Amino acid sequence: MKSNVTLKHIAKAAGVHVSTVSRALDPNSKTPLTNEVTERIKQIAADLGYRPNRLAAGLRTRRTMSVGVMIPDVTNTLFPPLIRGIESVLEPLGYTSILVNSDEDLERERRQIEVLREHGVDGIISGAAHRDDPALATVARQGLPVVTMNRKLDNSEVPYVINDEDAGFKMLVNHLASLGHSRLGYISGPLDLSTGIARLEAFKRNCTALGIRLDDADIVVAKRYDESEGRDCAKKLLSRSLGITALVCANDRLAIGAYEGLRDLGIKVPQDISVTGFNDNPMLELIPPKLTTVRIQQFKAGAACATMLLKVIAGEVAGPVGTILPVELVVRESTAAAPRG
Amino acid sequence: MKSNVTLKHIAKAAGVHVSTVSRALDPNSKTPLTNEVTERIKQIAADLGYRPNRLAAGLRTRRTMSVGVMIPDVTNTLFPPLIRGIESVLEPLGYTSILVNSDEDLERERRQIEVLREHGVDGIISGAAHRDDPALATVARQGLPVVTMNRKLDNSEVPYVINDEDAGFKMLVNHLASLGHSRLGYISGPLDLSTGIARLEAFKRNCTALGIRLDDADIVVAKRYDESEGRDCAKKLLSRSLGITALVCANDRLAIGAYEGLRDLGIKVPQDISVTGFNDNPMLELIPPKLTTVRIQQFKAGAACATMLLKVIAGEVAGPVGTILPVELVVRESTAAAPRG
DNA sequence: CTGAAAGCGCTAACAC
DNA sequence: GTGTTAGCGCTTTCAG
Repeated sequence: MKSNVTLKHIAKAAGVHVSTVSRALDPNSKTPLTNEVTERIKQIAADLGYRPNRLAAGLRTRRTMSVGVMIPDVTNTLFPPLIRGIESVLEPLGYTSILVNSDEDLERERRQIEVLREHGVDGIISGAAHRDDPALATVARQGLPVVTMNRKLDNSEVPYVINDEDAGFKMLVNHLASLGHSRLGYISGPLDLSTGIARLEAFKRNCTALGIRLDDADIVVAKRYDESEGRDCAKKLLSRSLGITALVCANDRLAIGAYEGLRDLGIKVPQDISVTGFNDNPMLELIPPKLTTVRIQQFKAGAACATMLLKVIAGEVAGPVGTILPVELVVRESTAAAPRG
Repeated sequence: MKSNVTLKHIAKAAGVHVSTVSRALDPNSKTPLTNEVTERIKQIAADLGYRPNRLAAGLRTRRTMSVGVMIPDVTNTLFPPLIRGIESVLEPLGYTSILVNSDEDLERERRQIEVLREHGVDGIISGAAHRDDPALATVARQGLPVVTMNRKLDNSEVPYVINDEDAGFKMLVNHLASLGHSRLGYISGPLDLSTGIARLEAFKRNCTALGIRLDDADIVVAKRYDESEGRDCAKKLLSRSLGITALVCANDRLAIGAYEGLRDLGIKVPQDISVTGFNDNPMLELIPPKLTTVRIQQFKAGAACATMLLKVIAGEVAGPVGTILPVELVVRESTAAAPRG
């Protein structure tokens, strides 16, 4: 049924010992063999349709050539490009990815990490990290290579790859200011995520830098990065914070949800209010009015994480290492000159 | 570093033999133990933070508690819900999923299958099957449990879970006919996929049943199920097949692409022409004019596949078994009464 | 340069 | 009921 042919079979067919076959088939074997015998063995292996048993190899070497990829939810369009980015560097090297969804549930995440460990993954890439993430921090401390993607842990040595949120918000706020907006509202992401707090602070910092006034009432914090929260928060904000001419949202989904909330209130985008997002979801091109946003490099982020993880696995990375990927402002139709007071 | 604590450690701590520990921890062990000793061992195992090594277990039992999930491309929003559906039945049972993307490339698919086998997966769920799919057919014939999802193989024993395309097209064509459309155009999916051929035939059959005339010029076959093909095909079709008042597309992405092609030609949806899709992608609610389509049950399809795969693994399934999931017509804004000639 | 032998952690006959 | 033993397929010392 399964991959029947083992080293033993090849050994018998070649008239050599199993260990010789093992060495012949191992590209970076220490002990050199005669070219003649190496080639012959490879030939026989190919003829027999030999496939190595990674379980057996992993049992000995403690390397399974598999990594765990944890994300909040694969149905969120933010994540699949990250997955493909990871795959683009790992797959050519022979690694496979075990995909698990955390649903932003720390207990579920903990269980998933255990399962990944039972399967002996060589490392974990997590796009689901919370700022305070006991399970992830623990497993990293125990020596399993871990890298976080898109997010980072607070006060932690765990390497990460994130986006330049500050640069993004600088471009966003400058763009709005140049359109004459002087009162901005903000829908923040959840503050237990590094993106939530980082973007909120970046927003505030860049507003302050431009002398833009910010009341507490101008900021509302979403419980999740999703459309229904965006809608509710937009309504809440607009009902209590008059005078706002632009609504900055911590990500695209909140912004798209905000569209709906504003529509319910009879407020037109961008005539009455400008709206911005973050991430640049591909579907934005199809949804009117096309959203002005900050484009992050998802595929590249995934690839960078994978590269980083390989380094950690290889022991080439020491302390806390972070990569901050550049972002780009994408101006579309959802931002316009501030309406005259 | 890794899961240090093994059965041996527990055995020593408990003052029993390894095999006793193994039995105590195996929920469905044949040989009964004293409850007292079982409980004690479980307690010690928990205290020590024991995690079974699935590699070692798999090496013995030839069951790894992992399955391969192959799809064309995880960034295609059709697939993530299927993945979650699979996970919903497999994960509670302790299985993990190794996710691989085929990119509709049969050679890549072949390699991915090899990798999955090297990792000893207990079975494969493929959403990437082609009608003629040598690699998948071969591995299934060799005895590895395989189930196809959303698609099926031609002339094969491989079990599948698909959607009721014929029922879908019946509802679609009836709907259009009731709106007064008597000349329909069709953008077909690739004919090397079971969905491509099945939908084309379902379309033709249901047109014929209603006495709707069909010229060869009214049908164009897309090379891929994507927006750019939809756009190109719509343009091609409209330039050569005059008199069409409705454009039936083999899936939503083709339809959304067709929107663009029609816009380029100055043709308005649904005033000048009605357009329909298939699948019911969640984003359709956001893209105007909201597309009339057929809703398939993605999550359920994934779950059904997983359940089926488990049966195959358990040897409870004999010959070719197929599940056809019901679909539902979703009428939105892209279909309207046929314009008066 | 190749063979022999041990063992990764676990399970499953088979004894007792 | 529990211990003994063998071995899954592979890598890796250690001999020769």
